[in-house]
Amino acid sequence: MPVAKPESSDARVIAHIDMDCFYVQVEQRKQPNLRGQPTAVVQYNSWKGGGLIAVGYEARKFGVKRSMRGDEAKKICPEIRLVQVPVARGKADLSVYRNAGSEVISILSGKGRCERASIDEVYLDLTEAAETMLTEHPNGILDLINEEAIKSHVLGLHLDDHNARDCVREWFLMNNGDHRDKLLACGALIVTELRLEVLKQTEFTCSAGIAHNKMLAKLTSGMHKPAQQTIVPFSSVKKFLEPLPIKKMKQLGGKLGTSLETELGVNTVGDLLQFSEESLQERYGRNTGTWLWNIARGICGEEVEGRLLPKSHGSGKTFPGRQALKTLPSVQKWLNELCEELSERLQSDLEQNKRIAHTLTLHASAYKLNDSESLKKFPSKSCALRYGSTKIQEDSFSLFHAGLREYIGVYNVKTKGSNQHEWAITGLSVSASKIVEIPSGTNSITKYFHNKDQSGTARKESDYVFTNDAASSSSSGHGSFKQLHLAGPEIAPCEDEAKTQQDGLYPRENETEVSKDSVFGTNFADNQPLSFFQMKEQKERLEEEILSSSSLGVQSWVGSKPTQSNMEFVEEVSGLDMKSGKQKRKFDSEKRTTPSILRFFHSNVEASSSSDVQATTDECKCDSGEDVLRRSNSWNYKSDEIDPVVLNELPPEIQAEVRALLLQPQNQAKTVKRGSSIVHYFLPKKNS
DNA sequence: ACGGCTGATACT
DNA sequence: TAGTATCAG
Repeated sequence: MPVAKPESSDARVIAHIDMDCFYVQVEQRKQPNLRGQPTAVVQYNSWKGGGLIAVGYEARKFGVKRSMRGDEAKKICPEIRLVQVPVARGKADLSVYRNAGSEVISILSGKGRCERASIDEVYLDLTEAAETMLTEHPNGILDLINEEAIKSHVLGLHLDDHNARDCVREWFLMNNGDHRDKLLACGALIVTELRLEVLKQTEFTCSAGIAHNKMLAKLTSGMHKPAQQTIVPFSSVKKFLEPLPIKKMKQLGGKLGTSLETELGVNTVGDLLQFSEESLQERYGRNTGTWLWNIARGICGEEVEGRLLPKSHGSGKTFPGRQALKTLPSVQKWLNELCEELSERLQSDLEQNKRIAHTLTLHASAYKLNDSESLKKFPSKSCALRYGSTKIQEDSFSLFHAGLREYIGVYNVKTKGSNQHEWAITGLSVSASKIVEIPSGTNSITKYFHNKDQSGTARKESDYVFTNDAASSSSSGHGSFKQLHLAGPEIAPCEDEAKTQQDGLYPRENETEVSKDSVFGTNFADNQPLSFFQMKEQKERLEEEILSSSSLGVQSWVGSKPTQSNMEFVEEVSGLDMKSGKQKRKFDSEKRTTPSILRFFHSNVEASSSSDVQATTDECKCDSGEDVLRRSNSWNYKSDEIDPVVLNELPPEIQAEVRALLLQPQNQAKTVKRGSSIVHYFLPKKNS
């Protein structure tokens, strides 16, 4: 799982910056009277005082630890102030901490490539800045060294006779004459400044490790906490690593580390040195083997990614013990809450960062009562992500259903009412991934036009059609179609479904090969109708199935069947004749009018497997972190301020959609990737 | 199955 | 690819 990569240069300057008990600091800033007091942040106060997720340093002195219960902490430290994590929609809501993390990143991203490693950790590549500093001060950096920098810890520095400060000062000035260490010294000065700046602007303290690679920086950022920094000179690496317990190494805290201990008798990093690269590869695979061999020697070529924003968003909750969810309505209720939070975060990512997520994934954990096979895991399911809280809710519930059906298995009995609770859900989470920036800048716009002119391929056309279908069918979001409100734990047996599927609505077995694709895009060759119908039928089937097998059905919305008016709406949007299922309109490049923004994305992002995508991503990478962030921050949702240059160059329909996209949560991009819609879970299986 | 919630990454 | 597993804090 770790990937070996050689060092690109042995003289990089990498810093790892780690906020000190971050959540606690956030709470203490909010409530200054907590400063200086033993404090911990706790979630779900109800049960045994809640679980601690962050502990301040004053409280640590009492032996209070993370993952303790609030009650335990109180025993050890009666004075402790427990602050609850904010709760929204019945679950812990970490947004205040995420936002505080962003504050920090925006400051840290100023001086070099910056990677958001987690909500409270950042890597910086300060190589260039350090080199610059060095060349600008050929006669030494004496005048740049301040009191704070002198407080740095330098690994391996002999603190023999005089006091530590003097030694450190000396080190800063001499560095044994080693160029690499001179660079580190400059890096350390920069980090000092950054940390002071963070403190000034946010009131948060942080600690840091400064070294030649990420591994060493990370390893040392926590050595002297809080509010201190540690430098790893090249010459001290070996002695530093040798006695280090193997499990302290990042990635070795789990099974792999255990395996090293028990199978190879490796307890310290030094113990690893005696194994040849080949022997490690033999046991752990090529990549991991080399990686292990390298890290034992302090070699880690991993680059600092220039990324200030998370790659995914998720919202989840566990339902331990008695709280396990045993009915579909309760699952749906909680899914709705989770989806609402997710949607909100997606929305603000869109507004603040102009990014769009493409994939929605549902994870659940469950157990079966009654069943031998209770070890089986609940499968994760994903589909194209459609924006809008309601849509995300609908889709995740469908995904859940798809997962549940699989989880329960074919043999399941359909005895209604009898085996009421066959399953129980102990955890639910929804997440959004594959997040891309909305293409902007003339380069990609130009490419869009370029693309549009040249590529009227059949494949693309079908993409468009599918897009229409998918978008409209579930345009129920506008209140038009349906939302399932279900009850009762039973799911009809798969056997049953398989039969009904042969009853005409679905392609027969020998046709299924075609059908999968046809569902996702009208087959142009023979102008075969379908997709929308199929999808609709499928959903109705699903609904009926569940309602009929459930103990109670709930309908809290208006109309479970399509009404006349939303039928028309769908027709209009989809270009399909609902009665015949046939295509009403031709989707040539002149006439298609619907999800233009989707085509835009497709042609600019997905369609181009090589050049276009690369071009746009590289564009972003070229920006310094600072630029990226500043740009994000300056985006302020008034549509007419949206990079007018860019917007005005877009085709009118796209302009309109982008504006709508950015302005109205309700009316958002209908982007569905071919073949990735939730519908495919409900299609007849290929071979049986 | 009370170590919750969130995120990244690599393998298949 | 979608889905799984591992790791981290």
